[in-house]
Amino acid sequence: MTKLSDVAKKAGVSSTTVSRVINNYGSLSEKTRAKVFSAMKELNYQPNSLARSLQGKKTQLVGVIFPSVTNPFYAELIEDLENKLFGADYKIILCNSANNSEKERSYLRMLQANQVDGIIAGTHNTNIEEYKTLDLPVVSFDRHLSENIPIISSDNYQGAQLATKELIANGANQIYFVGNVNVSPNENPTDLRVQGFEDTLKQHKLESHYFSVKTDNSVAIKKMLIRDFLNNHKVDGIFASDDSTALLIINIAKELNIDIPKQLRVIGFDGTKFIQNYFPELSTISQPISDIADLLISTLELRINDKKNYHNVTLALPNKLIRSSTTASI
Amino acid sequence: MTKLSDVAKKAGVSSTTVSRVINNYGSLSEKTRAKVFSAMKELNYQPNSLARSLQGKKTQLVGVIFPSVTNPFYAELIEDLENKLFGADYKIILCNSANNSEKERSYLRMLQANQVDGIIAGTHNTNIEEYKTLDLPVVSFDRHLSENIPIISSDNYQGAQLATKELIANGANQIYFVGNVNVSPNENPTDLRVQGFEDTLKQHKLESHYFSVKTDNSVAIKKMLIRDFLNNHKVDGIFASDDSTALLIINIAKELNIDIPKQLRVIGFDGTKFIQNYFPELSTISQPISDIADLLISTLELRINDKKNYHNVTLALPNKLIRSSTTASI
DNA sequence: ATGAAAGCGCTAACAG
DNA sequence: CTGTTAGCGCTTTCAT
Repeated sequence: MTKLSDVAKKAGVSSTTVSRVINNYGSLSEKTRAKVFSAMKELNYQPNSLARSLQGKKTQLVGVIFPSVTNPFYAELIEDLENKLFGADYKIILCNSANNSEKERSYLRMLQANQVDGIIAGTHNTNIEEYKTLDLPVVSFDRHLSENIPIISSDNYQGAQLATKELIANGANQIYFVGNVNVSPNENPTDLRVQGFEDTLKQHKLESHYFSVKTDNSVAIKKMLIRDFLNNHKVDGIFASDDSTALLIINIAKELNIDIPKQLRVIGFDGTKFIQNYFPELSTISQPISDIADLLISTLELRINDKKNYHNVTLALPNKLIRSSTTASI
Repeated sequence: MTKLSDVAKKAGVSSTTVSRVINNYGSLSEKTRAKVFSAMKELNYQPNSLARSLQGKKTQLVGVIFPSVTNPFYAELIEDLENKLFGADYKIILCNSANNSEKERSYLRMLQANQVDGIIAGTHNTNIEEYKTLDLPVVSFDRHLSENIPIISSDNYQGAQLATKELIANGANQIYFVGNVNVSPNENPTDLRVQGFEDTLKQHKLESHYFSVKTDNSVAIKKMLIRDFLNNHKVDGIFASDDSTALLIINIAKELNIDIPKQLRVIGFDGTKFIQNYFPELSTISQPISDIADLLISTLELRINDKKNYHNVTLALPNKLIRSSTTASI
């Protein structure tokens, strides 16, 4: 690996000078600047990031922690984050927490050890105390991590209102919330989906029903639970906590010869490009992924550049209804 | 950030000693070892990876370059890689090349600058000369990158045979290959899909037809092209170059009231868990993602640990047919 | 069994 | 405008 001093030697100047042209500071004559540049080209020189960071420069590394990358919603959010962070000259260390607290803790330690400039976390694991003591800028997506960690999310309450109203408007009145029903409400923004659902039904003098399918159940188990549910419950409208669950419900309804939307209306939540492209019949609530990514990054950069200024935000971006055939009027 | 010398001071020993217990080498008395450990606990000490790597230790960082993370196949491969690399104490720097050669080059430079131990690349961009001069262990998925870079892939030829036979066996005889038809064949393993398709049809005395839908077309354009294609061609069997394309074909066939599989049999390629879970009707060729990940990693580790030993492999793992309703016999 | 000192590749005062 | 020097946090000879 060729190093700075090699360039210096070749250019016939001191290391300092080379460093100056790399970092473009201080005053240099055009002549030396040119000499150094050509020496760099010739040796195909790449500054060693490790060394630069060691004496104080930022690493331009950001830890990105999400439960998984195979869920299309996270995938699209991560892809957008990657794109935008690349533009801002950051690299991503990808951490899948995978519903595994121990793994998440381990990643947190590792990110510290690697001197990342900051962390974007959208984890599901709860009670990771480490976030409270972490001496690093952190921004959270959709979760309460610790007192002084800002939370960015879509407006789950408003989204749930949109979804529930859509079901009601199209004639449903035995309406279930199916999916991740949280036991400890009001801990996370996502619990607001349940709240918005319940309030909207109440306003329409309808009863709210719940059927719990945990996120960490395997798909086989989920399918079984849903099959059992559809077979044994009087239900004509379902607000699924996410699009994946909605897809499962629709598949099984088809299997059971339940007509959608005549007998059963279904609406999901997330509204990824993927769903819109490959499953356009699904009505859903679309989260503003690009805005979320923008906000996560700008909030993080604020913290990175000004560690004192802890204006402790909780920001919720509005969702949009995507109306399609699974909630069409009969 | 507490540092090694802080621990040393607190434990009443020299930095050298602390370094010894961290790296577990040389001879230490049980007593000092204990003292140091408790000092580390007390100060919640995290060694600085940057500093360690600077004098020669590995960074335990691997660059992972794929076109995107929103394609379920790449997502599942990346997730598997992430899991396994985590187990081997590596962290991932995620690079989406996004059909953008300039971005890929930039990432390559950056990965060098960050002293990653190695790179796993599954790119689509061609003619990145940088791979040829890169002084870093690289392993490729499914692409020819440079003479001395090993290629791991599934057996595209055998997979295409399986798919084509399945179409024929179920009565198709106007059979098209739809999707990414490469212009410069035999450059990449994926071109073997076309070869396997053609050879199999020839063996059955059938003509092979092609309809090209480029990977980098937008979904809207793809849909339009496919709609046009289905409307204007006599076709009763399609081997789609990947499952996403297959899904699009199925959606549009439905729209056009073409009965699948009665009038048209469709088979895809990739066979992700995602497809199996959420679109179980699709017949497809399933690539052994877990084996691919294992092989990518073990091959990379071989190169990392023994830079001389360049046994220049090209390994193709067998695919499996997943038979489902889109190719069912009438 | 432990420590002193040099150095990894780079940057940042401080001189001149 | 340019160079000398010290030092970032850690590891590693070489002593003792």
